[in-house]
Amino acid sequence: MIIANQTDALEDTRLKYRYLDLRRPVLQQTLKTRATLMQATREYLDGLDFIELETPILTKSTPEGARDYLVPSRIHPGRFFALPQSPQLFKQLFMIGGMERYYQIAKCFRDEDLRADRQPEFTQIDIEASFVDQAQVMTMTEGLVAHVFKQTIDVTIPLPFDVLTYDEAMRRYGSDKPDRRFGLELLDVSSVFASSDFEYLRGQSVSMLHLPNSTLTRKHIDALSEIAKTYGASGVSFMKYDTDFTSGIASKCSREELAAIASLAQPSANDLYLFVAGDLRVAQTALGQVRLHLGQELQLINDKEYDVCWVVDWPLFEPTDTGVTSAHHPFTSPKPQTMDALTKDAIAQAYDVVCNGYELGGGSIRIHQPALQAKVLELLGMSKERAKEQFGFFLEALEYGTPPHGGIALGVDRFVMLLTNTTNIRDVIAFPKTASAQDLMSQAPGDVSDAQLSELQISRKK
RNA sequence: GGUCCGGUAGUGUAGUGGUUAACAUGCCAGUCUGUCACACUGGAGAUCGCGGGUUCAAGUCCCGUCCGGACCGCCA
Repeated sequence: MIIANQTDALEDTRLKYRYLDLRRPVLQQTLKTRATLMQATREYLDGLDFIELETPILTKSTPEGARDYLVPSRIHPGRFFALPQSPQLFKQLFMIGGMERYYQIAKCFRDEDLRADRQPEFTQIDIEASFVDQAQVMTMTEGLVAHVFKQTIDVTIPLPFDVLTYDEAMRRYGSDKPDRRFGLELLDVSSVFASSDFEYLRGQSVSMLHLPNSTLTRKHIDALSEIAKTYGASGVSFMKYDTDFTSGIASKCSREELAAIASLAQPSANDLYLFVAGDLRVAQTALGQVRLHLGQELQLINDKEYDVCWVVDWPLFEPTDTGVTSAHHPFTSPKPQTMDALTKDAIAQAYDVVCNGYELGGGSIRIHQPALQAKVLELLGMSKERAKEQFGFFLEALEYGTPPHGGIALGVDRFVMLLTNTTNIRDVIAFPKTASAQDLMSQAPGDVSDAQLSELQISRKK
């Protein structure tokens, strides 16, 4: 096996002989950057009098969210520990326990399907503080992120970060983690077609992309349509402009509608207009993905640039088939305005920090009043009994005088990906797992003996 | 759970349904040698991921399955 810096070896060969792959200078450098990130994090947070505290790895299965990795208890047959999806409840308990400024570089575990930027075990910079509001957490985080960029790759990130609301991010970029390194922003043209004669657009949410001086062919547009369909849209419609709007859906639109489009996005020769219609979030997301694809294809992205921003004012809940679920987690506080008359449209005191189209981290101000917590759980449709069974210890703790508190968690792996300019999370983890959550080197997960299972009083199915 | 791309000597790849599966690199042997990415000659090395099927004939087409990768669902 060749230990060249650049390798064209197949992923499975590299992963099987990971210790050889690690000899490649590029991977060595990446792991050093990772170490520097951790060191810079401790340096910054220690300097702000945060205390590095540990939380258990063998813990209790959490009520919702991702699937847990379970660990059977030998001493209590039939009962299981769960590996933490995050230290969420424990860090809040630190606040109740009077450890007013906590941080931890924490391993988290989620038994869900993988992606290019997702592993079953990953690392978070987990932070929580008492007597803070959203603005204070954001300012502290900005300082941390800027410090890490400076210490690791000597890049200066301008402060403070831009702030977008969730609605704005979705409207302008069709994403809750917008890549703002290039323009090509979406425009909401729903109002133009509110009472259109064109049935396809009438009354729909319509999102539009204006491509000046475009050379895209019909074949290109069809490919973009396929992308949009992946995200649940019916497809991408288009019209062109030379001296007037032509082709595509132009003939289906009235003069007034075309004039309205022209006033929103000044046309000139060879311009292309793309449209996705449908449910608001579907139309935005689908065209947002088309935008990202075009950004890459048309090489509009400067990969030396780092754009960091906040996305705030997230919905507290999101609808499900049966009711609502937490958009963030059930301990997230609503904004004060929506607190008294809490409805399913409430806005959360939640914030995500986004860099170059990646969710670098997210956090929230937590609920510290037992009554409000009870109300949120009620809206989530969780019975008192179930809540008590799942995390009664936490609800009880809230009763003992809980300071207002909030925090954030930053993804270490994604952070290193950004710092080292890779799109593959396996490149930033020393011993990663494959897309099917296996370790090709150690062959984990492996079989265990009947004797081991018997000791745990576990039997195999079938 | 679904969609798509890939799996061929140790490694990385090529390979219109048709003779003995090709190339690079690595390995072995020899020749040469002021080498330093040596050069030259020769050699070994492939159940074409696995199992079925279609066909006179399958690396190639079809179905299933396993593995790697990307994506959708999922990931509070």
